[in-house]
Amino acid sequence: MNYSKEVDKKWQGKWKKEGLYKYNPDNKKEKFYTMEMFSYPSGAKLHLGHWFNFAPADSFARFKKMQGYNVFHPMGFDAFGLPAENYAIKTGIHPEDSTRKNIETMKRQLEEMGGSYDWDYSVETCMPEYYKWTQWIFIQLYKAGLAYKKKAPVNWCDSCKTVLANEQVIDCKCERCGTVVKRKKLDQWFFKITDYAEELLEGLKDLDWPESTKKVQVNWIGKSKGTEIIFKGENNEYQFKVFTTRPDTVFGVTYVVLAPESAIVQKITTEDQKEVVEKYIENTLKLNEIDRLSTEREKTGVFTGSYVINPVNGEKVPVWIADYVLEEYGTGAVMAVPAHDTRDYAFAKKYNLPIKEVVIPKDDEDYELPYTNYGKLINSGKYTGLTSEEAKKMITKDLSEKNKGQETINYRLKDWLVSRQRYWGAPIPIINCEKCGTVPVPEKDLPVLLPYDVEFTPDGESPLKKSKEFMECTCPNCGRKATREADTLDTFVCSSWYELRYPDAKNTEKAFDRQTIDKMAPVDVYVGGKEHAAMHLIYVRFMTKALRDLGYLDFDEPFKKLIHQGMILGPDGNKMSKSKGNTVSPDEYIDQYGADVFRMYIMFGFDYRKGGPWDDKGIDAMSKYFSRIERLVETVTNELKDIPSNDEIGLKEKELLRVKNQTIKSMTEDIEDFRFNTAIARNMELLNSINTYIRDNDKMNKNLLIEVIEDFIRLLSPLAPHFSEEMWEQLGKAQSVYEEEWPKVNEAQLTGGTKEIPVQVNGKLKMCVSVDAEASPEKILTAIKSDSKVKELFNQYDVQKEIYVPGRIYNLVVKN
RNA sequence: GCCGAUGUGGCGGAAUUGGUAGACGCACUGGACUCAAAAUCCAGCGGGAAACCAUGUGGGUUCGAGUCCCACCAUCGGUACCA
Repeated sequence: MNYSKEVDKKWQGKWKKEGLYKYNPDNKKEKFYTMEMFSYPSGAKLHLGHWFNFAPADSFARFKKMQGYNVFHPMGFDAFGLPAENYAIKTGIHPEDSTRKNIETMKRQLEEMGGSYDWDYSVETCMPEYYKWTQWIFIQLYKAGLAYKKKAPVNWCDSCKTVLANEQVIDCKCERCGTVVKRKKLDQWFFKITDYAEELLEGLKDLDWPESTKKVQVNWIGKSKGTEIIFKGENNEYQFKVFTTRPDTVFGVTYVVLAPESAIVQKITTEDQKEVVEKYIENTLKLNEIDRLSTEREKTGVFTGSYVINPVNGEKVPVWIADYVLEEYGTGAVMAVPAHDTRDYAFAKKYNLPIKEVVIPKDDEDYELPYTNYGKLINSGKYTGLTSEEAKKMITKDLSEKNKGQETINYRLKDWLVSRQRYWGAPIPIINCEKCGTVPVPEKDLPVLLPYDVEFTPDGESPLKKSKEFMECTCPNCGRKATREADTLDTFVCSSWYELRYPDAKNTEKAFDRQTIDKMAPVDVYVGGKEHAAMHLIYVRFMTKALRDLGYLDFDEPFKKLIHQGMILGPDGNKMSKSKGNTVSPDEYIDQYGADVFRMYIMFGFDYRKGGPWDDKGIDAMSKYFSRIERLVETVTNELKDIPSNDEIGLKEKELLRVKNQTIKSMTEDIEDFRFNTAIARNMELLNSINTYIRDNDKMNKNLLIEVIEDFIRLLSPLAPHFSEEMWEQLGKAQSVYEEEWPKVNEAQLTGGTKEIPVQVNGKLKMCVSVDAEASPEKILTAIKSDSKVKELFNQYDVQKEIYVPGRIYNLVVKN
């Protein structure tokens, strides 16, 4: 085989020299904006996962370009984040240095992959030119009331004196020192994403996104309609609201439960219960949310010593606290109806609390407690006899008329916590002044630069707090001495608007120009992992809507179509990780086979949406496929050079043309839908047909053959860009194959010949009848029924019914 | 736990969306070429002698189910400070 890494180098050099992938915004062709989720430069090199995401997506972009679009296909780096900081703490290498180095390496490797990116349109989120505008966006949100500060819990390690990320907490302990992690409340910045909950939910309907991802978002937003009911203390000395989706069961309330961390707990706990309550709260703070919400774990709780009055019937019920109630969801308080809720039932049984039935099945069927379905009401005063549906409405209406409750829509979605007590991120552009409070940094003073020389080893303070030069400043309002906000922004903030920056990546005046972005947006196809279904993909939608409302752009959704690539696992079937020792590096394969063999192999060997365990058994075969193509090109350009062409179109020619057109049709549909494995299978079939044509033909139509081979290379070129250029050149072409048009289907040449119609008896295949493929369905039926073997079936069986799916299948229903 | 996926030959994977299960390829077997090997080319290739049996398991709907419904098992992703 001649194809190798050297061929890659040759063409990469030419492409660069000729500026083949330069994006021209003034091009009159229709725009097509496609991008992949940019990568985090944590390792020094591109790994297999990057290749699997980027190489096929790059082939897709090339395909769209050949189809005649003005393709915009940018690439960048999500460069801030925890791993670089942790790496620095471990090795002493500054995050900026390691990140810069990694980006350079990865950029080079993306070129070696054959990526058709224009690096003039690129973003690196850790560069001041970029994060200046991340900060600017923060300020716009702040001014609009969409960024605010409140106290919120973090994972805190007492021994390391630092905030821990969830992934640094193993079994409730710090991964570094093993100390049990506590929940500690700190002042934190939030974005008011909940203001957009309804629109984020509604907007999903019109998106060309995987249904599974839409479902994840629907559930993440978690809309539920219900009623807030006010419970007051015996003497009106305190009150709180509970949220319930089952107001019809309110007569069955036998106790209420508060989240242990709620402030009101301190107020209402009686003297003799104080000790147990305090102890219980302390234990709760050690648990994470997943454990707290687990329905598997045994429910626990303690009595506060206080009582509240049920507003519908005046009954006095005890107030408990339990860790399965979360402060952040709903009102942080629930009414417990043990007779009609599984969790409350188990809790009541355990602590000997009363159980009061208020709903029974509508049609008096047998039931067991807890009975959680809708039914009709009993023991419910004037509501007795109503159905659950009727009672829900009535009770809610009556409560709200007496100001004792109201109908509410509750969302599971929480506001987006954007503060990080870390170094390697964009500084939050806020100044804290004793007199003026929180003051945004004036836009002319942006960016707030992240200082290089900072002690970022953990010791209880945000790293930036330790930099005097950074912290000290004057208040832009009153001119007094003030201090800067020491926290940095969540990296998800950086990645929530990067698709807006790409088309205008070098703008020094604005984050992005409105006209430019309105023309380019939305992104036509966005490709990335489904692990981002809930967070990144909601944040970026929120940001688009917020910036729209602030008047900076004029569209509602950032990504029209979304594709998730699967994940390549280690050869052992587990997720690749250094600790498991099952990582596979693409580098050796590229050295040995060249980038295109590798690209083709990963596209052919896996379902793009599914991925799977790595296995290199078939890579030699792909290399052989390239050799077969080389031999074919060699044959037509040398051996057949002097043979005269027979320009007749006979049966064999018609068959070759049919296969060619079918290949064009299938490959076009397949690549459009990211089905690269079947696209390549069809490409292989065309090669087989071409070779068969040459083998079985001493009088071949050489002109036709060459035409077919040229289309074959065009079809291959987005998938194997370097190799196809080489073949194209050998066919005597001067211009890049990338400048060629994608072949079009000639409908007239698409059909012909015969096809097999399966004949079944009771759904079981008995035989096939060969018919003219172009005949009408009626004629085909006549042909089937006149077949002697089919006639025989009628003698053999007692035929009750015939089922004919026109042109597809013929089935006889018979009596046994 | 909750939410979302996935499960098809020895292997990677196809299947016109309810209509011939196993396209394309790997591995394997036989043959041609060769002194021989490699490469290449040709043929075969789910199981079974056949009737038939086969798409994680068990039910169901249907003339017909890999595809739809119910229950279960296994694996993977996310679960709000990994990105």
